[in-house]
Amino acid sequence: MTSLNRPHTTDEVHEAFRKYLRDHGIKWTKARQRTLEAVLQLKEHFEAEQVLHQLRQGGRNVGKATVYRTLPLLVDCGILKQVRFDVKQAHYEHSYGEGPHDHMVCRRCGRIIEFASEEVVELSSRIAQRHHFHVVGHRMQLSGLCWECSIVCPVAMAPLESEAAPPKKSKRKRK
Amino acid sequence: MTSLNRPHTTDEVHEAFRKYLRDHGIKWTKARQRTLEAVLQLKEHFEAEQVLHQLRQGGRNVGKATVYRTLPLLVDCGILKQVRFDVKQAHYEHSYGEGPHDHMVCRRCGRIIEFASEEVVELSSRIAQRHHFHVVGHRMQLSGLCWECSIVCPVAMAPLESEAAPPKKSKRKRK
DNA sequence: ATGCTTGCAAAACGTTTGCACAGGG
DNA sequence: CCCTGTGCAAACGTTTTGCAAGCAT
Repeated sequence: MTSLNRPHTTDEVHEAFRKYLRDHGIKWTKARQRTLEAVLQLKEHFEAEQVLHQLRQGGRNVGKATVYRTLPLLVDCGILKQVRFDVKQAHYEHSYGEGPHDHMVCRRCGRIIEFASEEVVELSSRIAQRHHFHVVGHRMQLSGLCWECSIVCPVAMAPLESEAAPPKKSKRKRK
Repeated sequence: MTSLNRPHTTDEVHEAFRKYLRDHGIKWTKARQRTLEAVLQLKEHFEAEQVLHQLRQGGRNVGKATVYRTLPLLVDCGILKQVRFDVKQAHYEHSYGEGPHDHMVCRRCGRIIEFASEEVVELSSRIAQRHHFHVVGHRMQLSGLCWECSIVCPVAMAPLESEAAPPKKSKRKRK
C-alpha cells in the first residue's frame, strides 16, 4: 500500500545512500550501486534471495556475500527496514520517507496487507510506561484471512499449497 | 510472568497430549513422553536446542530429529506456542491454559517481559474490521530497553556482548 | 504383524566468514 | 598507492529429510 507511489525519486534515495556511505567512510562501488538499484525495482516485501535474482536477471551480477553485506547498510541508512514474519528468512521493505506501519498476513494466500499504526504506537507507549520499559520500536502482526480468502474458504487455516496434497491413509494431521 | 504458577498440573498436560495423539492416530511413545517432560521443566521461553540439552542432562536421550518433529505436535495441540523474536531460531513458550499475551524484548540484555494484551486484542479487531480482514491471531513485540538497562545505559542500543569489542581503526559502523 | 517412529547422518537452508584479488579514494 | 570491497567457496547454526532398524498398537 504505502510502497506504491513512493514519495521519493530513485535519485533522492541514491543520494541518501551516497551521503550515508561518505559520512561513514564507506566506498561507493559498482556492486553497492547495483544492489541499491535492484532493491528499488522490487516492490513491497522481499528477501535477500530475490535481490540476487533481480540482479542476475538484469545481467548485473553481484556476489551473494556482497548483497548480504549491503542490505544491512541500506537498513542502517534508513532506505530499508528489516521485517521478520513467521519464517526463518529475513524480509525487507522500503522505508525511506515512509511512515511507520504494521502488517496483516493472510494465512491462506500469504498476502501481506499494511496498515498505518498510530494507534499501535500509542498503545505501545502506554503499555511500556506501565512496565517501566523504554520502547524504541514495535512490531505488530495480525494473522488470519484476507477478505478474498475469508469468502472462498471461511474456515480453513491451511496454507494454499496444501490443498493439492493427496490425502494420507492415516488420520494424522502432520504434513 | 504467566509461566510461573502455571494453572495446570503436569498430569493434565500429559493427558491433553495423549488425547491429542489418540485423536490424531499418532502414537504415545517414550521419546515423545520424554520430550514433553523436558519441555515442562523449561521455564519461560526456550528453543529446540535447550530441550535437547535438558533431555541429555536428565540422561534421557532423544534424537535431535525427534525433538524437532515433536515440538510442532505440542504446538498443534495447544501445549506450546511458537514465538519468533528477531532471530533466526524459533522460540517456544508454554500456552496450555494461558491467556494471550505479548512481549517486550530488551535490546541490551535480551530479557523478555510479557504483558497481558486485552487492549492489543481489541485494537487488532478494530484494525482488522477496518480492512475487512478476519483476524485469527496477533503478535506484538515492543523492543527497547528494560528498566535496569535504561538506567545503566540510557542511550546505547548495542547488544550487551558488543561492549567488549575492541575499537576498529576505521570510522565504519559495521561490526 | 504392520507400519508408524526412531536415531543417525547427511542434506538443506539462509546467512556469515576467510581469503586472494580487484578497484575506489 | 593503500586499504577497503569483492566474489568465490567453505563454514556456520538451525532445521529437515532419507533410511534401516525399533517398537507400539
